[in-house]
Amino acid sequence: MLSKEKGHQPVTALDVAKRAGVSRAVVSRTFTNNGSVAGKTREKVLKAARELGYQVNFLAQGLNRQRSQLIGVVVARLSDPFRSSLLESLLLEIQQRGYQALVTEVANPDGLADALTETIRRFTQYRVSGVVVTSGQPPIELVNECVRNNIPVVGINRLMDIGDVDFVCSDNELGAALATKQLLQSGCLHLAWLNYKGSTWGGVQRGEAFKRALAQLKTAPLLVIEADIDGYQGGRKAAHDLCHSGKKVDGVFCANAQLACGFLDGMREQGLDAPDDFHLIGFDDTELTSQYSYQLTTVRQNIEEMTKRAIACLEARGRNGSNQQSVELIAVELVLRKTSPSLAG
Amino acid sequence: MLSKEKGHQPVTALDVAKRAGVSRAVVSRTFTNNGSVAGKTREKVLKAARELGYQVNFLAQGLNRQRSQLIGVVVARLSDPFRSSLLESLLLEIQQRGYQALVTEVANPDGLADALTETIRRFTQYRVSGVVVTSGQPPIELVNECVRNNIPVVGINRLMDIGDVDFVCSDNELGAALATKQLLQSGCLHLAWLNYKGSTWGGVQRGEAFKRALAQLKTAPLLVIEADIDGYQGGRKAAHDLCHSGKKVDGVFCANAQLACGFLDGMREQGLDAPDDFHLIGFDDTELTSQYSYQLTTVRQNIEEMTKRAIACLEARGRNGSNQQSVELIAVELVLRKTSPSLAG
DNA sequence: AGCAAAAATGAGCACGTGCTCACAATACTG
DNA sequence: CAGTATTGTGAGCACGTGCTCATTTTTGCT
Repeated sequence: MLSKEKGHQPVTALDVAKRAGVSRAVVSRTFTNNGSVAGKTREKVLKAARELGYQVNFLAQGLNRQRSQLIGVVVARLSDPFRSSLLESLLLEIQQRGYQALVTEVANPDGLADALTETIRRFTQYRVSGVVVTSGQPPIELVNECVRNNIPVVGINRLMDIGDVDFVCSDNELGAALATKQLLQSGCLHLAWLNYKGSTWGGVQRGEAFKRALAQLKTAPLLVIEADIDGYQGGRKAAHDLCHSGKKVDGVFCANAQLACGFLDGMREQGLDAPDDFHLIGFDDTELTSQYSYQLTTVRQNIEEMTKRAIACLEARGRNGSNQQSVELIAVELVLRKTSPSLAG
Repeated sequence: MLSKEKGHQPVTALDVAKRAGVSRAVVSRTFTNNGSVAGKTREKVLKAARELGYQVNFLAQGLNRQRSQLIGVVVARLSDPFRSSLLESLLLEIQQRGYQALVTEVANPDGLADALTETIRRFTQYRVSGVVVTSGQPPIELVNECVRNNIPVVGINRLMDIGDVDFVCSDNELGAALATKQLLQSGCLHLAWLNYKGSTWGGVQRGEAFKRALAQLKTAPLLVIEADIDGYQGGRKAAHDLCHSGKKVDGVFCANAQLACGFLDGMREQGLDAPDDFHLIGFDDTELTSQYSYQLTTVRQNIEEMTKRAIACLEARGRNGSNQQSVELIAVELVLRKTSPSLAG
């Protein structure tokens, strides 16, 4: 370690330049690969930088370029395993492309709009290169503010009916079709759709698609179950209510994995189980759904593909400036497990 | 919206100053609450700022102050529900204190040290106000680099044997004692400790404490089970292996929740279940463990308290400069559920 | 009113970088 | 070798803010 003992003053490009015997501009060029630097000189600079422990000050860089290498990410309810998996995948993709993730959780459901406003505002204050919204409905004016500042915004599983905002979404239509086909072909006659009150945009869309698919096949009317809250406990309670209502249901399609697991456990508490007493198909293929105690048949979303596309969207828009809105549908697949088993079985 | 249509040039403090008819210094003072500004003037400035949509440029602010309002967070394996809960809590605490979280996932277990080096280096490049390490063992030299740059570092459930680095940790000793007492008092005779190969620091410590507690009571020798991998599948496989080994075990203490759930399911696949055939106590009280299909008795970590303390540590060190290392032990509690029921029952 | 103390203000430097532009050095071409 | 094309280099501005310091205005007190 050649740095001074009390060296709490950070090493600057000028220090490197002095040590290498060149001008500061050369150091800048060396690290940005922008201008041209003679091979010999470059090596001298890199050597000096290494010895001094120099590292580019991203704040200064961002200030100068009017844009940082940060990407803002809006998340909510990370306790949901699907969302944490999504975030994990996003983080990896963001890092791999040389960015850094500025993550904000918007938890408070009451002041959600306010929290989101505050959040996105802070993103712009850091001059982020892009914003990924995985939850919540940002106020239109705020997104417009981003657009005005040339900050690309992309929504995942969350359409924002705003021009110039891209979005990447699982093919809910396909998912609903797969689930419908599976349930009907395995002989279910009384179908139900389970979602929770105030569901995400994606959940609502899946429900609509499910209803549409059934209507097209002129099947028996669909029972719509609406849990009071999201998550495991919501699903569990919905199962209890269903049992006590006396309604007959033998095939359930569910808006997400946690609801589905809760529903399954709730039914079990009432002495009913899948696939013997009813069939159940969930959405979001999390580790939970594949566990021995659940073995849920689910529609799997392709998380990796979604995150890749999302970041690619940001980069493309960052380069080209604002072109037209891009909407990418990512294919889903049905994973057959115990709660709605393969037809062969 | 009073801003110009093509207004992709951001509003600066100078613009606000001009509009309010004051100098730029006054604007700065108004927003930092630092110097003194007459009440009347302050209002003029705020009005002008509102009309122009002015917001402080954090990059410039950070550059000037040599410190940003960012806090770096290192996470790993977010798919583990305990870790995602921890991150969620951390995010909320960080935001509530007026900071922003710069999150990095260090996924690759091979080049973990390298990834971590890269990560922390980037943190310093953004002049973060602090670093929270929730996983991984950062290279000592790197942490020293942070210390040299006056960047406070705090580890959660992760002791770094480096001076000047604080750390906050669940009281593993207490947790192990509670588990031991519970298992013995409910009549278990053949105890086992379940962890995975290459476990986290916290996991190892829990095991040591467990062994120590048993040794102190001069109980029968302890069986140590080591799963090949972490998580649900690791626990499940360990259960299979245990059953086939023919060893007799009637009480298991487990390093984390996912291992425990996997172990339970693995035993069930072999026709054994808790609490009838054996007792099981896990660590980390996630939503998963409380679900109907598991109902695991677990040692609950106080996540909120841990995150609060961690951020408080960073702030304290940021103010006082480097004082001595602080080590905070957070109490845990035993949550009784089905797999090791209350003694009264 | 008169004077001292306190409060409010503005000019100007520093933070560390990227980038443009003019100049120096080298490489190519006939 | 002369002349042109290319590459390498350095000086200096701009990015937007916080903060120090001198200056001006206001307040408080006799």
